Formats: sequence, structure tokens, C-alpha cells
Amino acid sequence: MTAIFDSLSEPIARRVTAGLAKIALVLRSRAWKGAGAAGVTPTQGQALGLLRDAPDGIGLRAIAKLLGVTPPTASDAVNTLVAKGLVTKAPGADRRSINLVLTPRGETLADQTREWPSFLADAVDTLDPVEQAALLRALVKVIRSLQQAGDVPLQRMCLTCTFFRPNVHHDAAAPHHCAYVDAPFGDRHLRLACPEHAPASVEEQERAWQAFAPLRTPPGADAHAAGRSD
Amino acid sequence: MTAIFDSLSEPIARRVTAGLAKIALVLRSRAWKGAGAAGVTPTQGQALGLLRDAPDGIGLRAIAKLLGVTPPTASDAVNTLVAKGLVTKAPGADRRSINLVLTPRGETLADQTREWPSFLADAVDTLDPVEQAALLRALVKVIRSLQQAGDVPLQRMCLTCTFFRPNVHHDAAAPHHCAYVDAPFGDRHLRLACPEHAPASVEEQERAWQAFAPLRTPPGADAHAAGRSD
DNA sequence: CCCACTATGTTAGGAGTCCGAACAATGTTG
DNA sequence: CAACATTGTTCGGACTCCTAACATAGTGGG
Repeated sequence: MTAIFDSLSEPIARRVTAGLAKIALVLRSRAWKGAGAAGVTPTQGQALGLLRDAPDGIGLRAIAKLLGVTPPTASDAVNTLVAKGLVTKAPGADRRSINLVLTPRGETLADQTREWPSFLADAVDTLDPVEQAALLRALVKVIRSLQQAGDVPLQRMCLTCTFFRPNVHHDAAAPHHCAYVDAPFGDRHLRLACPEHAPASVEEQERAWQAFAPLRTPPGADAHAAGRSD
Repeated sequence: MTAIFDSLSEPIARRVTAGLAKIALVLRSRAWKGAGAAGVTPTQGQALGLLRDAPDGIGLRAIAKLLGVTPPTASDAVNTLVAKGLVTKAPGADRRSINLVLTPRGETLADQTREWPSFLADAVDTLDPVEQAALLRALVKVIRSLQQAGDVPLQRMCLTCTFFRPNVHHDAAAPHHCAYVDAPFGDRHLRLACPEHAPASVEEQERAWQAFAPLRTPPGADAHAAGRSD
């Protein structure tokens, strides 16, 4: 009955991708606007953010991988940050490797660059809580898929965490369980960058995925969901 | 009961934003990888894509706004494209304005750069159709919100189209109606860049939004949906 | 008609983002 | 110890961005 649209339109995955690309565009654009004010450029700001999450410091290689750029590019950005007095290069475990750590000023600035995408957070906040949870869940799944395909480095998210127990409770609001804090939680609490994350084995991950992935719709909603798909 | 997580975690809007930012990162990174092969850089590729959607050609100012950059930057990119023989500068209506049009080679290349984000489309395709629709719907709402805030130029999407009649049918799979093709459709068919888009007046948009925004969950699913929130 | 005023696009200069290629230096392994 | 792999750097070059300062072309009021 909606065959007209299914045949006329681009596939939904394309349109979703286009939407994500539009948002990506705005994020980049806004980052540049905020750049002048803070005295750091988008890439530099993102590097600061990464270092903020890694108090012990990390190597250049890791930064490059997380930023999605080549080592030379990361080296450029880091050197600029060092010149600006926001980061210091400490010797690493190896005598060839370096350990990047934020200076106090760097920490302050990192907290500011964190605020860059707040305009987007405001937009997300206008959504209904149910929609927010669905959006987060969908993003988590997409990112997992990207990770599986090797398009993205390993993320510290629940889905790959050894403490994650998906869909073990009957409470629809909080069906999952975190064995680290030993507490139940729901889709809306899913994390993408958990400090306590501990990588699960491949088998564990696969099991967690199987338990997490399917949509848990109660009998009443089932017909609806089925009718909506195509 | 899930108070622990609500107090320990960052707000959900932040985590969603972080997820979107991660995807934005990959998109940028992949665009650069594809750049070398195609002989054009990400910005140039995006410009080609914009021109592909505007067969009559558009001005430099418009390109700049759509790309989210300043006119000089757009001028740079366009000049490079002209030098590469992918775009021509035709005189515009004004004697000061120019009209950018793709050359045949430009069209061919534009179709190729379109494929850059297909890896992301693949990831989205792994989602359940119901989730895809929810994701698209959420993105549409977020983008509308960004548009309202002036963070994004006007998009050719259903929500701002004079032909859009949200939630006028009882069919849960296709509650909306497009007065242009005179056919019902559902969330999964929502468009972000419709060629037939005609801007609606502010009042029309507001009315459409009021009718579209609320979550329409059928009675059976209602308890579930409510229970799923926090 | 002419003087602001506005709009479109350009140039100039400078910092930064990216890449690939080629290097050093340090570990690792057969 | 000789390959080999790993970490980070330097180099050259194309492109991305910005702000500021210009041209030039339409517009409106006096």
C-alpha cells in the first residue's frame, strides 16, 4: 500500500545516512566557529578531549587511530598543542614511545571544548525520552556494526564490555544489568565511553549481542511493529 | 530504581551527541580515504553532490551556506573544481553572480562521491526496519530542531513542506499523507531532501509539527513504550 | 542623477589539516 | 646478529578554513 513510496524513494538506509551526514556537517562547521574563541582547532580540540578521558596519557599512535587520521597528521596536531603549552610529551614505557598528558591549562581548555557540541545536545533534548532512548539504542547498534566492519576502533561501550548482561530483567524500563556496579539499567543508560569498561571476549560479545539485538516488543505491540516494517 | 545510573551517567542527550560525533568522525575520515582515489577532497566532493541535486546550478553563496563554510572557502573549493574541469562558472542572472554547473565529467564523479558513505548505509541496514524508522524519525526531529535554532539552513524535508499531512490516516504503517503525489506514507518514508519540496508557511509548519511530534503508540504498545522510558 | 547601502564574489595572508614517502631509532624474533 | 616490526618524526604538497580588505554590481532615497 505504500509501495509507491518504497519504489520512488531512496532506500531508508540512504536517507538515514544522509541525515547523519548533515549532522556531521554541522558539527564540523560549529567546531570551526568555536575554534577561534578557544584558540584551538577542531582536531586539536578533539585530541584534548581524548586525553581528558585518558588520565594516564596515551601514545601518538593511539591518538591517531582514535582521531581517524594518519600518524603524521596526529603528530602535527600534538606538536601544535605542545607549542601552545596544553600538552606535554612524557617518555613512555618504551624509549621510542611517548606519553601525552594534559597540562593544567590543557585540562581547563579540554573541559571547554567539551561544550562545543552542546547545541546538538540541546536539539536532542527536545525529543521525547522514549525517542531519545530509541535513538541511543540505534546509534549503539550502528556503531557496533561499524566496529565489526573495522571502520572504527574499539569503543568502550556496554555491548563489548564483560560486565554487560543484556535483557536479564523483566522490568521493561531496566532490562539490562551491569555486573560492575551490580545494578539494572535500561536502553537510555547505555554508554559509549564507560570508564569502567573491560573488553569482553569475542564469544561473550557475540552472546551479549544475540541477547541485546532483538527488539523486545510485548505481544500487544507486535502486530504494530510487523505492520510498520516492509 | 535506576536512579544510580541517572545520577552517575552523563545526561542521555550528551551520550547521544557523543555517538553522533563519533559517526561524524568516521564520515570525515572515510571521505579523506576516498578522496585520493577520486581525485577530489571531501569538501569538493560534497560540493559536487550539492550541484548534482541542483541541475539548474546555484550561486557561490548558496554553496557556502549549504557546506557550512564561509564564501572564501567555498570560492577556493569551487575554483579547484573548475581547474579540474568538473564544474563551470556560467554567468548568473546578475552580472555579479555566477551560476555553477557540473560538467559531464563532474556529473560522473558526483555519482561516485555519492558512494562514499555507503559503508555507513551498510551499518544502518543491519538494523531492524522498525528501528530504522525510529532512527530516521528521530534524526528528522533533531534536524528540525537545529533548523529552528538557525544552526542549519532550510532543509527540503517533509516537516517543512506544504504538501505534508502528518497523522491523518489510521493505518499505523502509513499515517501520513503527501498531497503532492496524493498518497499515504509512514515514518520510514520521511524525506530529508525531496525534489518536490515546497516550503510551507510558518503557521503551516507549526501545525504540521504539532500533529507530527507526539509519539503515536497504539493502545497495546502504550504501556510498553511508557515503561521503556525512565 | 548621485550618494549611501547592500549583495555577490574575489584576493591576500596565515594557521592548520590532511596525505604519502622517506627516515631515524628502538624493540622483537628467528 | 640479521631481518623484521613498531613508534614517532620530517618533508613536500594540496587543500581547508578563517578574517580582513577589495572590487563590482544592483537598490533606494534625496
